[in-house]
Amino acid sequence: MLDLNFVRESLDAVKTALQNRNFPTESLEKFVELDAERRRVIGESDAINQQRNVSSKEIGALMQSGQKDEARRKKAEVADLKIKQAELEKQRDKSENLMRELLAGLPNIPQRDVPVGADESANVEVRSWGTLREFDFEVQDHVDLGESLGILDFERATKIAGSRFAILNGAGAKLSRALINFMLDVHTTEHGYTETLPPFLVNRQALFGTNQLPKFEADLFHLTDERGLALIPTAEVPVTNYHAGEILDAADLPKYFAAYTPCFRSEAGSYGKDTRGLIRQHQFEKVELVKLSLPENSAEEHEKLTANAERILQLLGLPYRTVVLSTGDMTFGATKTYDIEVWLPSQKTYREISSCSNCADFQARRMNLRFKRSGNAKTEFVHTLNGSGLAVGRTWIAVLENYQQADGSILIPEVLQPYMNNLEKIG
RNA sequence: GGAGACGUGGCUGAGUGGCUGAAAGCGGCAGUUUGCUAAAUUGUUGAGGAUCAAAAGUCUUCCACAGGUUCGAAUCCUGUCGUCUCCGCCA
Repeated sequence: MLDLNFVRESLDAVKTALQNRNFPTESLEKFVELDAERRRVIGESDAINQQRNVSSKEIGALMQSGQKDEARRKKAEVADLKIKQAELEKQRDKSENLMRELLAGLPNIPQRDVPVGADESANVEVRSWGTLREFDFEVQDHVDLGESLGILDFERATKIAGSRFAILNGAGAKLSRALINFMLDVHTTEHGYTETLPPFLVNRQALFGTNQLPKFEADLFHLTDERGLALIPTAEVPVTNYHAGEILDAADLPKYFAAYTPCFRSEAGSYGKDTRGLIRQHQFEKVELVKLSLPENSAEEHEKLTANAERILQLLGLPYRTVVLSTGDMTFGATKTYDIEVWLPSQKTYREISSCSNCADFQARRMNLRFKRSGNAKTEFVHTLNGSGLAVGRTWIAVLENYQQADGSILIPEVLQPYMNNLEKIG
């Protein structure tokens, strides 16, 4: 969520930013009107409140000194004020709710160095790593590889849960678990993250804090009971909200969290997209990185977080490239996003395996996550960052496809072997 | 699931209708003092909003949250959420 004063004072900058994000700007004019209205009403209402407070004190004094009639007259006065005030409060609630709705619906402002463009075609590659392997046989995709090895089963998953679910078996399940443990170990021992295992169900407030609500309701799986919980679409939700509503000590920042969780997405509106294989599932595994940072350090922390995610691919020997998303392709809450894309031989293309975003104070304002510097400084909003480190399912795909052999077996990357009872090969 | 207790500021904890944004202590910050550490001592110390060019000042809101009663509510009433204790059940 953007800052009210910022929007008020930098209307033109906000407008430009929205346009760059392909976002309609009409709501801004409405916003200005509502803002003026709101301030007028607050002023009037406060003045009445003051009168009420004064009168109430006088009534108390009159009662004590036994001036009953005078007290009764005052009471009637206050009753009138209350009626007037109730009207004003109603107006105030109305305009504040509308403003909050408008404000909560505005996306974040991209950083200056983000390429301006309408869609992903304007994304810019910032670096690539690794050498693409030359195959002297016909490559198979992960579906053919996994099914013939007996480690991947879509048919039975469909039987018990429906389409876009999968079952991993034997060495396939173990590979997934190995990837999770490997990623968590690297991030906690080499990159300084604290491992955390959060709830997989979250409430609406948490979902609002990390921007899933109100705009992306349809992407979630909701529980139908009266609690109104939803399955997490990413660990970003429970982990970033960890300190929501708190005022942290500046000395305790930055904080680094690494969390493994399953993730659940309804993928509404993506029918027909990536229907084959594990690329796009209703349930997938992910190790997520979350940082809480001082504002002045968030850009640097963003670079480091992205590098931390890339490090996993380097250790696994998987070729990738990193792109910075253009203004038109960025997600709602980000000021800047790097996508890391891994090479998939079967598709002869790079596919997203991690998305690392600096949300600046956008989420912190939504969840009221603040910090205070030493001395008598004012409270400020923390900057929040998140990125996959990495998406486990897609890493699983990349390992199968990049390490496949002519006979359909899979060589296991050396760093993973200790996590798989020193198994060197599947099949 | 059944029975009961309780939710006050960074923390502990007073406060049962007006003088309480809130005692006291701890912690934090600033100063004084003893050679350092430590101690002592004095002061200061919550978060929003409106007004203002800004600061100061002024006004206003907030004692889990949302409603209600009242001229007036942290204090009374209702609902919700959460915590604790006992019993039952359970991975």
